[in-house]
Amino acid sequence: MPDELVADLARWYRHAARELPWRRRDAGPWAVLVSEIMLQQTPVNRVLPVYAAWLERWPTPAALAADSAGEAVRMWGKLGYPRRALRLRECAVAITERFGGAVPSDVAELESLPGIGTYTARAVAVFAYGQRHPVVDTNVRRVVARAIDGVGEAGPPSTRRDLIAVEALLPPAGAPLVSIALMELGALVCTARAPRCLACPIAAHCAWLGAGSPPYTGPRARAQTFTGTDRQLRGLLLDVLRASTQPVTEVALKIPWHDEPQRQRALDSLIADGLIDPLEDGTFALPS
DNA sequence: AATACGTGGTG
DNA sequence: TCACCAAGTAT
Repeated sequence: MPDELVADLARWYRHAARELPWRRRDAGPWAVLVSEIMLQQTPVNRVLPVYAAWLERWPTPAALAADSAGEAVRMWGKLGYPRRALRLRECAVAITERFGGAVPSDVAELESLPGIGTYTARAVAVFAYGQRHPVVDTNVRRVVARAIDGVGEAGPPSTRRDLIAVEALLPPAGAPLVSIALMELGALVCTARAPRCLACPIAAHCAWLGAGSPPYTGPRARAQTFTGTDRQLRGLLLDVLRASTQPVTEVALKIPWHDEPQRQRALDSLIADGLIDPLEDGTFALPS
């Protein structure tokens, strides 16, 4: 049965897939790597413009490695999780120094790079180099949970178990197509909130649908708060730096906030992370 | 294993 | 309106 599921999935992908720049034939390993980092926890539509500008400015790892961390953070704009910008640049430095400027193709080598974990290492190895590895992101976990396991949600992730489950679905050849198709299905059809089961190419094989789409009964992650958190505050502080081409005074960073100790703590954490650089004259700048 | 880490769209 | 959600990683 999984064979037919995979065949129907692949057939669907060939006509339903979105045309995305990092899927183009001329998108090399560096472009794929940049896209994967930007897409971590970030919607495609928000990534598109930043991705284009980034690659135009830094078409190679060496080009990014030669520029400053601050420029990377500035170019990152409001994509979110700006530490990713720092790590992507560190990644470029490591690729330049350790791999002669070429993005490595080996999963273990990719995982050794800053900001690259289990998912991204395999995504690059598979999508940029055509290798056969399971690529498990939140979309794939959800699709497998429903179509194979017959449950409405994926539940808490178990990296090892998830990798093994997806590995079993991959054909001897054509693994990249199956992986990207699983992700695309999860993004467009088998969505978290309101899955479009009537339009699903593998509905006939779906264990969850076959069981009558039973509601999820397992454990759920605690909803993430945002308003009033350090996370929000850090974003507001960094926004001040991004908006200025010059270092800013300490006063400029005294943005309105109900909790002054928290504001100071947030600033300190940004400095500790290397996202903000305290200069000798008492002003603050994006890192050099 | 649980938690921190941005931002903005959406059902 | 307001939780939920989005191609995760590091600690």
